[in-house]
Amino acid sequence: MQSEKEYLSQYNINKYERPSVTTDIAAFMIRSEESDNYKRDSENRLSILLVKRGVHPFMDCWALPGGFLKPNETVEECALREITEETNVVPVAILPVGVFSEPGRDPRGWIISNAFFSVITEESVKQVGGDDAADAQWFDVSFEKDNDGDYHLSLSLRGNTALESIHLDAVLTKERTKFGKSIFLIKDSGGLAFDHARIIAEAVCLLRKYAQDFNTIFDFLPEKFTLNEVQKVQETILDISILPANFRRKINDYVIETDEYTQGAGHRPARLFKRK
Amino acid sequence: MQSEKEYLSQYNINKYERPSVTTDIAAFMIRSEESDNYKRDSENRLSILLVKRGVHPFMDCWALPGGFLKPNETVEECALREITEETNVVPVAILPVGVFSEPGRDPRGWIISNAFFSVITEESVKQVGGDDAADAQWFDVSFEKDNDGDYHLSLSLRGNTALESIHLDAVLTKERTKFGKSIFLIKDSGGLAFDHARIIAEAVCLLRKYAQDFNTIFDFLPEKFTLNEVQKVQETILDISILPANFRRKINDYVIETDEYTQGAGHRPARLFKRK
DNA sequence: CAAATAGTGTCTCTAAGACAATATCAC
DNA sequence: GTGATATTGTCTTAGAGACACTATTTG
Repeated sequence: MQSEKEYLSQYNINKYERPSVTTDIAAFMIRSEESDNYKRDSENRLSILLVKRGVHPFMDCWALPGGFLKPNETVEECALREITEETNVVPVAILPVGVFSEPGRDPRGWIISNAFFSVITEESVKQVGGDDAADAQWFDVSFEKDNDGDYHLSLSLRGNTALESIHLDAVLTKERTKFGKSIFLIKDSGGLAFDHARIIAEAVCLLRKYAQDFNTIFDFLPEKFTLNEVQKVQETILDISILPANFRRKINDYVIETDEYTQGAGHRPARLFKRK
Repeated sequence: MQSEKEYLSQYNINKYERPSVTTDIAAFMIRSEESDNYKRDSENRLSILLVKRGVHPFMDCWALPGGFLKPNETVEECALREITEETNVVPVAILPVGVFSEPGRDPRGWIISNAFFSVITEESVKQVGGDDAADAQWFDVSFEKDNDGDYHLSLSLRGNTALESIHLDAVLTKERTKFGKSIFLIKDSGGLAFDHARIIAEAVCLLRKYAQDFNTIFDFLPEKFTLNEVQKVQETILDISILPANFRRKINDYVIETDEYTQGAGHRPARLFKRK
């Protein structure tokens, strides 16, 4: 009879075929757009980070940031490493989206991906200062169901003097698997690499689910914020409209008031709050 | 400049080190225990399938069923394959629990596990007929928080003439990671193999979350059921008590009544319902 | 008849949505 | 003052929990 020690010393891990394992990260940020009216508050947009692939396969296509899992790190650490390498920003939250392992999802071979979504504050991105590398850009996100039951994922990059506008429009359907879970299938990838349209769709759904609770919302905001800012973020993510009076009542138990107020907004100053 | 085709034909997937990938399945079943009083309905227990390991490492320890991912299958298919091999039963639901990739979690080397939980009906297990192999057994599950903030996972196998009683008691703590997710850490594995105490803890939490909605509850029941049966299952999983009148009101929209009734129960017959 | 579950009706409490009204700033 | 957001209060409605009451079966 072999002892455990003997067994392990002789164990050959190369006995079985192994897949490559990657992580992909859907990094979300709320971007505020300046308004033309000095009195009106800025509008918010939900945006996601995409990188333009410089190598085969899917060269020149836009994709989620990500990379291969290294020994001696967890998949969470790998996701954190990849997103930090890409943005120089340490995200506030990293949460799992799921595992994507369909054979054939990557033309290079047997590669399964662990997808995460992460939340990054606009504040932190501004501090780092946009490295103007055109290969990593924040795209505005819209994700809606149409009347036929199809889901439309639209990612758009607003052009400026240095950059053309880019619009990626993917179409997906929701299908119920035999075993209790619904998944998205890609009808049109919209030019996104691999199965990333699907991963983004799942990530947006999950973000919306999380954003119904306040913990995830606060992660998009700086330490001190007005209640209207929180409300705007939730409305942006969930694509809904809430009456301010009711929102205040709901959030009241989750925040602590400070003695500070906003200034120079063209209307009554608002008290700043901290998360509880 | 290389074309994508040329690139892929030269791509060497062995360039990077790769982990072995496994799935582990927390298979849950609601087991009804006969009562001594002919008038009283049977009590339910939440139970989970464990297998006794016949090989190193953790030989003779109890573990979740599972196995290595094969090429050309998804992790979900792998989980389904493993649980069906073990029980001869096709589960009604298979849902993801998470990825466990801490370095050192498996003494054989770099092995990451995709954990799932599955729901199996007692009906289907009875039909297959218990293969009396003592190496796969359904353990009753209890999972509770104590006053110190520790979590106690107790798995027990009721002994019978052929089998001794077995009690596995694991202790865990819940820790908030930096990035918005809470995880369980094992203080005492209770004799369970690998990090399976942790996987089971996460799976039970997730099952309880799902069981607040009725879809998962119905998966534990046969096609036709009484409302009291549904209530008992939910009470068993969530470890709560609900007033029958209120439960009926809540579930009313999720079921369709049939014209059939129970018989011989020692009390008023109950109408059978189907899920909507 | 006793004991158990089946099933109905109603009261209360809470949380959320709708809406009205007042407050305060920059221009 | 005007137009915007800030802030408070109240009415209504939907859903959950508590509880009382009736119905029906088997030993």
